Amino acid sequence: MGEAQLDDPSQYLSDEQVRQGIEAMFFAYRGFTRDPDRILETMAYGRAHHRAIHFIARSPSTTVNNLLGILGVTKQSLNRVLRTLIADGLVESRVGESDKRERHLRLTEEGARLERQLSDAQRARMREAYRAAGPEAVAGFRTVLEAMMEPELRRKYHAIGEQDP
Amino acid sequence: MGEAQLDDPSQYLSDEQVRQGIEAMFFAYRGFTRDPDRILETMAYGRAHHRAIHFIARSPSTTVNNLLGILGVTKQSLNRVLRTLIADGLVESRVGESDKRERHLRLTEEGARLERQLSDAQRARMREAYRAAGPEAVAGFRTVLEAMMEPELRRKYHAIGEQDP
DNA sequence: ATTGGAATGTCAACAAAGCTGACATATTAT
DNA sequence: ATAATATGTCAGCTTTGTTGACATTCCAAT
Repeated sequence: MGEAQLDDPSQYLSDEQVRQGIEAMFFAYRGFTRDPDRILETMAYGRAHHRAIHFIARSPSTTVNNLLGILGVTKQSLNRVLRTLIADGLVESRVGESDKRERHLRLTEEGARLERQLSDAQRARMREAYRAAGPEAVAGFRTVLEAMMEPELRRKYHAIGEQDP
Repeated sequence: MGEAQLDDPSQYLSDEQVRQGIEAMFFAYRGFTRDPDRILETMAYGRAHHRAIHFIARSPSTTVNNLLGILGVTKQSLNRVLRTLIADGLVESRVGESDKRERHLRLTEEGARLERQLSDAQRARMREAYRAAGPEAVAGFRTVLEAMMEPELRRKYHAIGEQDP
């Protein structure tokens, strides 16, 4: 059985242990998205809208191009999402001042309301998991996640985290 | 800035810290799926095929119903994937012995070959992240992921991990 | 001043992968 | 016998991703 492997830290790089980590990632990600998904399915929005709203909230006045880099989708795909959010009055798009080709995005009051609703739900589960696991486990959690990222995304992740929080 | 929060473990449940964990999950998941996705896009398969192949490999002779519970999709969706995998000779479906309504699934030699290719790629990144983070971080990583899961999925996760590894 | 390239938006067409609903067929359980 | 279960399949719809093509606007370099 796996007991010996689980308890022996020298075995933590074994195929079996790594495979269990892969499965943990898969199952945990379902929990991760579940609560916001629940809220979104009552409206005409999906996970893609949530992601856009999240990162606009996080980096107000971000440009479309910047958002494209963070989300990793095509501009056509993002544009479809932004179009509905703008049409529904959740997101505001302003022509750039220095560079007028750019569009700067920010949430409206209504957009910020939905953002809070979604992120409150998502944070609640996350916080409960953090609380149950304790600070040392959380530190390890973040260390491993960072190590899993593509270097380019790791840079973006850090850049976002270092904004006036 | 966030320095104080980052260094102060008593703040690890703050909105900002939890939010950073959420973003870490998002960015890390992209790294998590990237390597297998790369391989799959050269064939006519996608992530859904990978998931099916993974869990069939992991629980040989599993039934369709069991797989449905693990993957959390509808039988129509899973069936579409299984149909192509069976037609292409990667998965074998056998009528159950005790209960002839059930279909038991297993990988063929060719299916096992693809499974190895995919999971080797995925494990390589995961193992490198584990190695860089160290055993204590990995333990914390797994603890937090488990705490994030829906209870029902956590049970399934444990059941899979406890099979003859 | 003109021109090349960048940033953005939009149209069309398509694919992957999820969903619901309805229905068929075995098979098992009551 | 009848009901419930496990599976498969058809049809149609949704979300979210993809390409490719093309227009507009604007900056920057020649």
